[in-house]
Parts: sequence; structure tokens; C-alpha cells
Amino acid sequence: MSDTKTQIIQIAEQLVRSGGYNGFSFREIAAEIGIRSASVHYHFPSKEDLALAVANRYKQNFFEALGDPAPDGGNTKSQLAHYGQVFQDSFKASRSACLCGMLSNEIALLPAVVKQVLVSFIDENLKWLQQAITYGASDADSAKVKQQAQLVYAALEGAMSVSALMQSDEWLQSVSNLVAEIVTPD
Amino acid sequence: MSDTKTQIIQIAEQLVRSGGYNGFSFREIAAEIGIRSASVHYHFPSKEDLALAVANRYKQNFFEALGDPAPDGGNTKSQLAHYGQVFQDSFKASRSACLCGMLSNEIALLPAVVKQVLVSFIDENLKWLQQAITYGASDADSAKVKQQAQLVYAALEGAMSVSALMQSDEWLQSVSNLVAEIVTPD
DNA sequence: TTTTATCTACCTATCGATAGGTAGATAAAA
DNA sequence: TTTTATCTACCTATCGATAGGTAGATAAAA
Repeated sequence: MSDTKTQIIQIAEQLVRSGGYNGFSFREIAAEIGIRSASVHYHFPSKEDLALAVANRYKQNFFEALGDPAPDGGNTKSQLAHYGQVFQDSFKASRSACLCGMLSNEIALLPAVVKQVLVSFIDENLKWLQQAITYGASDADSAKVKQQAQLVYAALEGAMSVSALMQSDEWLQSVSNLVAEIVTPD
Repeated sequence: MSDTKTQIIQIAEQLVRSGGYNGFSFREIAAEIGIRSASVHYHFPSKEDLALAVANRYKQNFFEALGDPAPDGGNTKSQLAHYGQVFQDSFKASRSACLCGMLSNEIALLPAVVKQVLVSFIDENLKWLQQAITYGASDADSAKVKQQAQLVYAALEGAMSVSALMQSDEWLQSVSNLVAEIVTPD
């Protein structure tokens, strides 16, 4: 992927994460790179195309940072601590909300293809968490594990949103710690 | 307050809750009421004024529905169940995200006065929850209670956001139930 | 007579998008 | 070796639409 194309996606991501789907424009991205907005359209014919690329890259980076659940010697608590750390790292790097959490609210504005990426982002988070929580407890009550996984994801997304507003990672840290402490497979 | 003014706020709230700060316009509101956009400016000189009124009314309605924490005979669990119910009712009525959760992400777009309302909304939620959790346990560890309150708020905001995306209250119900179960003052 | 609530008729700024064009690289064909 | 054809990555100029906002008129209500 060309330098310019990558740059466009990076800038778009930052703009979306601080202002939502309507918070970025081809002109603003172009201005930041030093090209014309028509040239941004060359790389991404429509806004929908660009938003889709941004969402897909975000999702991919997120799961790369996350890795597979339950590596050697992991237990539920350390897995959840790691999960929380990924959110914290993402916040520290950008000081803004989770792209998917951000866009999840804006149902009225989103192209269907972008919505699908969000749904799959949530699905895969749930799967990862269910595995991490069940780790080492194969007799775990799967309905309860699912509830717990939902709680962890929802709590971290919510905490990230508050952290973005407050411009402080206090909430994210606090929620991340507590969640690792109280969620267990038994 | 005149009928029109109330109508403007109501429609604006719904539009903000499904599309964020940039998701509503004076023209769209006017069209839905059947007046001209200039007439909306008569009631709210600027977009900032309207957004502020919307946020304040949302906050007020929310805490009216919530009531005071720990009424007669309440315990932590029933208080938290009630708290979760307020989120669920709000979702059922609008099938969209929490106004404050929604706006919390959009730091880059928000006028400072609106941001202040969001911060106070979160503050008051925290206070309410800390009281509800401490209820009947005056020896509770206040640092831990604060963490728990943060978790509850973050989890319900996050769940509301997912529910808005999925257009289903499954997440909200699931998270609400689990939170009431596992958060206790001791 | 003053206030309230609306209107018409504008404004400037910006949006996403498109048409048409060009410099320079590449690679196959003559 | 030169010509032809194609591609990449940009450009300028412009489109229709929409954004928030304003000046000034009007007419009913207080």
C-alpha cells in the first residue's frame, strides 16, 4: 500500500475517533497531507470506502495487539488484565475513544458495510473473552461466561469513552483492574 | 416553555442520539415540525444553545427517572437493578444510545458548555452509585466502592451503545443483571 | 404599544463528488 | 532503439447540496 494511502487512513482514523463519522472530511485529510481532496478520492472513491478501510484496519490492529487468548501459563485473571491493557495502550496512543465504540452509536449515519465491521468486531471480542474466561475451567457455565464476556467488553468500551471525555486514563485503569479481579470462570 | 420550543428539543434529542452532534441540523428539525430553520434560530440562537438545552433536559429527565438512592428497604442489589432498569427504559423508549454516552466520545466537536454538562452527568451518576453500593454497609472501603461505581456506569453505557448498534436490548439486560449480582459493598 | 413567533430571502463556508487533464514511470511492440 | 499504450498519482475547476446563521418584514397576542 502506497505511503499516501496509508497516511490517508491514519489521519481519517484519528479524525473519526475524535469526531465520529461526520467528523472527518476529504478536504481536512487532504490539507493535513498536503494534497488536494480530489486526490483522496483517487485512493478512496467514496467516503464509505474510506470509512470501511479505516474500520477494517482498526479491527485488524486491535486483534494483532490482542493476540490469541490463553497463551502458555495464562489464567483468566492475567488474560483479562492483558485485555484491559490493549484498551489502555490504544487510549494512550491516541487519547481518544475506541473507533468501534465511537461508531457503534452513530447507527443513523453509517453505511451498511461499516456497520457489519462493527458487529463482527464485537462478535470477535466476545469470542476472545469467552475463551479467556473459560480457560482452565472446562466445566464453566457457558451462559454465565457469555454474560461475563459482555460485561467486560461493555465496561471497557464505556470506560474508554469516559476517559476520552476526561482526557485521563483513570477510569480505564480502574475499570480494567476491577474487571480482572471479579470475573472468574467459577 | 412553548410547544414549539419543547418540540425542537425533543426532535433534536432524538437526532443527536442517533447521529451525534453533527447528526442534527436546524433544517431537519424545522422540516419535521413544519416551520422554517430561521424560526428554530429564534428559539435557540446557535447550535450550541440548542445542544446545551438538549443535554440539560436529558440529564434532568434521567435523574428524575432515577430518583434518590436507597429508598425505604432498598439494598445494593435492588438499587443496582433499578439503576439498570432506568437505562433499559431509556433504550426501549428511543431504541438509541444514551445522549451523554454518545456525546462523550465527540470531544473534538463539542462546545465547552456542553462538555461540562456531560462531566456533571457522569459525576452525579458516580455519586448516586457510590451511595447505592454503600447502602447498609457504612464500613465499606470507599476506594473500592468508587471503583465499583465506575464499573457499573461504564458497563451500562457500553451495553447501551452495543444495544443501539444491534437494535436489541439483549446486551443491556444481560449486563444489567450481572452487575446487580456481582457488585456488593463488602 | 410592545413583545412574541413566525416568515421570506438571503449569506458564506463547506460538504462529497465528478469531469477532464497531465507528468512521469513502465513495459510491450515495431 | 524508438514508438505506442497503459498505468499511477496527482492536479484544477466545478457541480449540486447542505451547513449554520442573519436582516428585515409581518401579524397576532399581551
